[in-house]
Amino acid sequence: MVFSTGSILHTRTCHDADFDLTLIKRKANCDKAAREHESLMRHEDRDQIKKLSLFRDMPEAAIDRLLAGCYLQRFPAHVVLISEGEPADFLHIVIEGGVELFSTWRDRETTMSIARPVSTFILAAVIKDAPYLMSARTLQPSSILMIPSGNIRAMMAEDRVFGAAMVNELSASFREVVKSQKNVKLRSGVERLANYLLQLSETHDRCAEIELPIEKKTLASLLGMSPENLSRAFASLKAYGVVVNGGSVTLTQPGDLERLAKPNNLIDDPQS
Amino acid sequence: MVFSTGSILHTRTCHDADFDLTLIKRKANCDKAAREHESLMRHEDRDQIKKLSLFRDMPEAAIDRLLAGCYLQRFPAHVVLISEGEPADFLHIVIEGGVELFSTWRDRETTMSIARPVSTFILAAVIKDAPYLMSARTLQPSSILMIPSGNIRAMMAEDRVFGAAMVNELSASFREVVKSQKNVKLRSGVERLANYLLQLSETHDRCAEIELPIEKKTLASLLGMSPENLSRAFASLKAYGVVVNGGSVTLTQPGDLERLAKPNNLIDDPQS
DNA sequence: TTTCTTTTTTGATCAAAATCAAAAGCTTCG
DNA sequence: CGAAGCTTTTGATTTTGATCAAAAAAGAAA
Repeated sequence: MVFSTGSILHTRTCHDADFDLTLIKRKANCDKAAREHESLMRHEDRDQIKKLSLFRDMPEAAIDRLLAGCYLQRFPAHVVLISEGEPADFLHIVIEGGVELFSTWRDRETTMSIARPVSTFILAAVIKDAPYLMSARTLQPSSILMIPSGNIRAMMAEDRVFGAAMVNELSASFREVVKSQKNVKLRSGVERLANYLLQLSETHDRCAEIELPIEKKTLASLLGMSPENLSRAFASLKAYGVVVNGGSVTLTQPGDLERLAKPNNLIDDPQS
Repeated sequence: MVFSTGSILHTRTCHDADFDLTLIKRKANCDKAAREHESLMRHEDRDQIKKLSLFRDMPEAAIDRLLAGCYLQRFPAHVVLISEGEPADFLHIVIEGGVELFSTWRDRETTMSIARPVSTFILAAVIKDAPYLMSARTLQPSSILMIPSGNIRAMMAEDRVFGAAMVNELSASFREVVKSQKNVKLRSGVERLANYLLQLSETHDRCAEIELPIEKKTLASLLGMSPENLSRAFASLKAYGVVVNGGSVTLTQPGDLERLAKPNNLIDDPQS
């Protein structure tokens, strides 16, 4: 017998959302035919969107065509936006808030990554016209821009600049996942946490109090461990000057922590 | 203290190659200026390469430009082709043989994936003009096509069809890594092995004797476990009809194995 | 063939991390 | 406020899987 207990590290119990996206999608599909070239969003939102790096270099007219039939929608927290296995109807872009990408298998669940403004997610599925490999849910109240997959594919065929932007976006996502996998396969839980904290503190001054941007439960899953284990990982980092106070963390001895964490650009640097 | 022993699962001791690539690269860079539009390969090879899906839809002339300054080179087994952290000088394509992509951190090493003919590797690094995130070494004597990164980037700017092919390739790679990460984060070692074996047997008739395409040591690292543990994983799959004989494996009760493995298209199917 | 080296297997032990259980903190909401 | 429902923490226990050691098996080289 291989397994007595069914379960393994860093998993979470699945739970469904209480918010129904079906209506929105149906609406999108109906409306699309009727008013192909009219975008369903306010003008100030449009202007903001045009500034995104994905669209920045495109001619105005092309952007308008791309945004035809789009939705910019506000969602409450904890809404499931997409479920893995579904066909990729829309490219999603987080405009505001935050989105958790997660996967499930049997009774287990794991966080794959967190999408923050402004970034696309599940672009690869849209381009390949393949089922989503991950599910997505909002972490907080969030604005999501949804562009019909057809628009994306049409634009790719048409506009070289847009194609180049896609290639860049895809390359970046690819490298991000590779780094994340290196992290999981090469490091222990404590090491992953140490590096995560150092990475977080990067943007602020070292030694300053930093706020965890996600719940510990989610962080545990993101780092590939159980919540209990994360709690203990924090405890064992106390010896390296990590002071936890609810959701805020202070690194009192960043040098020591760094000596333990041994951060590496080819794993931890979001740029490289 | 967090760690008494320095090490963790699925790692391998690093070892260097005895084969020097520096010469080849230097040669490539010198030659390039001199004979920009002449490709350094035999005509029969050229013809074979033009049939690759990446290049199939490109005009003949464009292919010739792309292949200018390329090398099609035979390498013995266990040669390190690229090392992580190096700048991405060449796009590599496995024409024959097999290449292991691996990563290291501290004294640990892990196999990230295996590239088989005909496929590119480290395309994202080439496009982003960023350092390689993984190292690569031949598993067997192999033919590798090396295209200068500049050619790729130039062609992308120029040819829309090529751009589209790149996007497809990148999307596919991205989805592959995502699946691989789901595999690692959601499954135990035994489950990963079970699914690997089922996947292998997919191409052949079930129940037929199949040959492991890589050494067990490498397989262990690919699946994210120690060699010892792989050995034991095989042993515990005996109860599910897995008969191992050196490098060949027979699944005598594929039904039972499948009930254990619970394969899932969104993890195991290379197509989806 | 014999020898040397590397891979694989097996056994014993240890460490990391999951699970189970329960208490302690937080939020939310009537 | 207080009850209900989370999340987080802490403790005890178990499991998975790594490590160490050494034997067996398989290749490679002399």
